[in-house]
Parts: sequence; structure tokens; C-alpha cells
Amino acid sequence: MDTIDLSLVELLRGNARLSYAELARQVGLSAPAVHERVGKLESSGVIRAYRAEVEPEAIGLGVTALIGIIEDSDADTDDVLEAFRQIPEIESCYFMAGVESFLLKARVGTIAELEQLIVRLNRTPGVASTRTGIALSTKWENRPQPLEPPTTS
Amino acid sequence: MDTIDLSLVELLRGNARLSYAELARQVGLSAPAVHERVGKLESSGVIRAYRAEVEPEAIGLGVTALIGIIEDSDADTDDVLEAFRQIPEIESCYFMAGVESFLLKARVGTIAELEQLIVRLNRTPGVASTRTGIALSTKWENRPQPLEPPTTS
DNA sequence: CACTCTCCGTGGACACGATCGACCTGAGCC
DNA sequence: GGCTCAGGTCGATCGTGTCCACGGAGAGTG
Repeated sequence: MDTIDLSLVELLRGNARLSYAELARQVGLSAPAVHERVGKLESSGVIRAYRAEVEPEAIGLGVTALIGIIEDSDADTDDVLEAFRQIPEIESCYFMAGVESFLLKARVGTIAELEQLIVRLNRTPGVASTRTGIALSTKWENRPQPLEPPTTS
Repeated sequence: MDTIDLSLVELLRGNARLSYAELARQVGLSAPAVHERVGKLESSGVIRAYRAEVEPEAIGLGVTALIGIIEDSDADTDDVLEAFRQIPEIESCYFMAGVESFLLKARVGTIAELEQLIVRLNRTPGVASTRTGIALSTKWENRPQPLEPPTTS
């Protein structure tokens, strides 16, 4: 994980479809060298996936909600987590410090679907209560921040 | 935006680095046809970007926080938003219904940096108060959900 | 110091993919 | 019927991905 790897990661965070040849030009190496480095970044788990970022409304997911979850005092957190994993509408899941154990980001098509989702969450064993906030609009999401060299001072 | 476009979007959400030739095989069209369709999806804004998804810890961003913002009663929301846009640590920004006008997702390297960020947010003109929750771990993030055909009923 | 091992790179070769232009086909409309 | 347009296929060309053999720098060792 040196400076060149960091540059590659930054370039691919900006545009995941850059060709190896183009990456090679940008970092001053040959294409095979870049190919190997990126392969190692992938298999070591630094790069998890390459995803197209899509306008949610265009694919029928116009409603975004952020949902805090309070667990029962005797809940098994792993079971709750596993139940959440089965629910496709939950796009992100954070385990939080504080009263609310989880914060979920969910996307659905309609308010009616959101209602169903909340009911389902409240029925999930181990869930004591939920608190839902509706996003009126997403100003931006997953904006990559510029990477600083390892000197994080 | 027909069934084939939807398939292309779904394939690219799963793996943004698929070649046009591979996409063409999957949807049963020729490579040039797919090339043109994807180009239109990009220029019409359905596909916003292609991003590599990176393990945040690997690039020195080990601390994730979710921050609710309450605005001053006389705040100019656009100005506040613009101020947030200048802060690189804010990866996502949702405009919310409810008491808290915004919910921000931020990533920083250390708790000390988080402290600085919160101070900066509280100093931002128009911001009355903030409420920060710390994510102890990210179980998953931006998981693409399976697309259903346009009949969302 | 010389030797060797390893890591990490380069350059060449070749198959595959991207992309352009020419052409084809079916739908809608005079 | 004959135009026109949208959106496809095919073929050709050129750039890219990817495999492989080779080479240089640096660490460890006699």
C-alpha cells in the first residue's frame, strides 16, 4: 500500500471504468504492472467492488428513509443483523454507539412500501422499537473524499 | 428505459467493470448496441458515475459518524448546504423531514478529527445544533437491491 | 565483495474488446 | 407505396487486456 496504490484507489474511486492502460499512464507505470497492483488491491479486500451509481428515482426507488433501531434488552444482535440482511430494501446498515443499536438506510418505491417495511422491522424478533426519518432529497451520496498521503497528521 | 436498459443497469450496479462485450452477451444484443444504450443511460443521468468501493480503514478513514443538523430558525438552507459541500469529510448529505434538517454521513481518520469536524459544523452559520452518532462498525453499505420490472405494484 | 533470492517492474506478442461507418429492418405517417 | 427515423447488425480497424520471458535493485549470507 504505497503512494502508487493510493493513486490507483483514488483514480478508481473517481471512475471505476478507467482502462488499465489509462491508469498506467496516470501513475507512470506499465499496464501489466498496474494490472497486477489492482489485482492485489482487489484480492486483499482494499477494493471491494466496482459499482455503477444510479439515480434512484430512475429505477423506481424514489423514497429514502433512515431508520434507527432500538433492540430488546435480551435481543441477540447477531440474529437481528441476520434478519436485516434478508431485507433487500436495506441498502446500508451501521452498528451504532448509543441507545439505537442500528441505523439503517433503506430505499423503497412508495410511502406504502415504506410502511410495510417499518411494520416488518417492528415485527422482527429482538427489535423493541424503530424511529424513522424520511429523506426529502438526497443532496449527494458517497462522494469520495480526496486521499491524503499516509501521514494522517 | 425498457427491460434491457434495466438489465444493463442491474449488471453495472453489480460490477461496473464489465466489458461491453460481456454485457452484450448477457442481454442478447450486439456490443455496439449495448455501447449506445449505456451511453444514453449515462448522458440522461440514470447512471451517474462508476465508483470503486473501497474498505475505508485501508485508506485511513476508520471513523464513521452520522450527524443530525438542526438549523437556526432564520437560517438560509441553501447557504448551509453550500457550506457542507465544502467539507470533504461529508460523504453523504440528506435533506430530511423533521426537526433535524439534514443528516450527514461523515468519515474521518480519528476521533480527534471527528471532534474538529463537529466544532466546524457547529460554527457554520445557520447551524443551531448538531447531534452525532458514531458507527462502531459498518455491516454493509450501498448494497444494490434487485430491480423489479416497472410494474412496481 | 560476490552470490542468490525475491520482488517488482518492463517489453513483446497475441487474442479480445471498443468503436466507427455502412447497411438493414420495422413502425409510423403522408 | 414510399419517406423517414430509431435502433439494430455486421465488418474492419485500432487500442487494450493479459500472458510470458526477461532484467535490475535491495536484503541476507558465506
